[in-house]
Amino acid sequence: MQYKIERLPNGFCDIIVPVGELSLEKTFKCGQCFRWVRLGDGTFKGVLGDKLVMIKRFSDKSTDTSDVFTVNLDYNDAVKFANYLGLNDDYSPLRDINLTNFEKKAMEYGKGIRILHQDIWETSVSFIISQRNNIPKIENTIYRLCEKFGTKKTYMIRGNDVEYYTFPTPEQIINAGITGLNSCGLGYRSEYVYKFALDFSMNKNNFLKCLSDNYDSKSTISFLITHLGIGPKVANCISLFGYNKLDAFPIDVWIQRIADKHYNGTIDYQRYGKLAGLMQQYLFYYTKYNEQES
DNA sequence: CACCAGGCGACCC
DNA sequence: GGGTCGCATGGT
Repeated sequence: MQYKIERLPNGFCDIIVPVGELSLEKTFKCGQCFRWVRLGDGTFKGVLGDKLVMIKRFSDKSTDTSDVFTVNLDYNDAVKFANYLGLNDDYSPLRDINLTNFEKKAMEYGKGIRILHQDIWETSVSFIISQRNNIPKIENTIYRLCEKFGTKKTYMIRGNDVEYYTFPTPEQIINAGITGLNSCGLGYRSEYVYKFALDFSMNKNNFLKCLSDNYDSKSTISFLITHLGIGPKVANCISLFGYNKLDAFPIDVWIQRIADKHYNGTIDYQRYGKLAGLMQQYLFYYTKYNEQES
């Protein structure tokens, strides 16, 4: 996608994107991430690494051809953040595929969703926790996890210190122990997360190497699935939202409902090619948030 | 108050 | 290989 990053006098940056290609609301609230919060004025606040990130679309800067987002990052970090937002990924091949009316409607409804390039450790833990939970519960559980075992930081806004918490490292999870994880409401997933932290910290290179394009979604999923608490669905989510394997296709209860209603029980997602995971998000978002179609 | 949630592991045949 | 069943917890 064509986009631009421009420095502002105050040290922050504008990210300028073709109109409609980036929706903060859809991207951050479609269930792929759990820590972005929408503030009253439309700003989205998140924590990436040890930084507090705030981004907002400014309608007075935007035109009929481009949307302008201001982010509280310097140029180098804004470049990385644009990649986090998936702005370097080309979604146009999905439009070349022969889609059904239902698929076209879902794609139109979800326009502006970007598949994020999230941290693999945070994504793995988040989706281990996600199983058999609803999204508000996942968000609350992860918030408690960060508050109790992450690192407290402060960020100054207009003279006031705002507190925030980093996502706990594997070491911080190990120190928390099963008891500490239980106190955050993880339930039976505490053991999964604890053992995953041990394995991740000891074999970090095995996880990192899956980020390479030499490792496709299939080999990444088959590696992830060997870990306790990671089954096919969670492995597909981690691959899609953390490892940037855009052809991964998580099948959860919502997707299965769509399959039963519109596809005679199974979705032939190979048909969507290398962007199957993006189509999955369109289908998920459309049926979950558009009550007309649920 | 039941019901259920971006499923998985253990166990069965 | 495929089909059940229990599971901690809290949001709705």
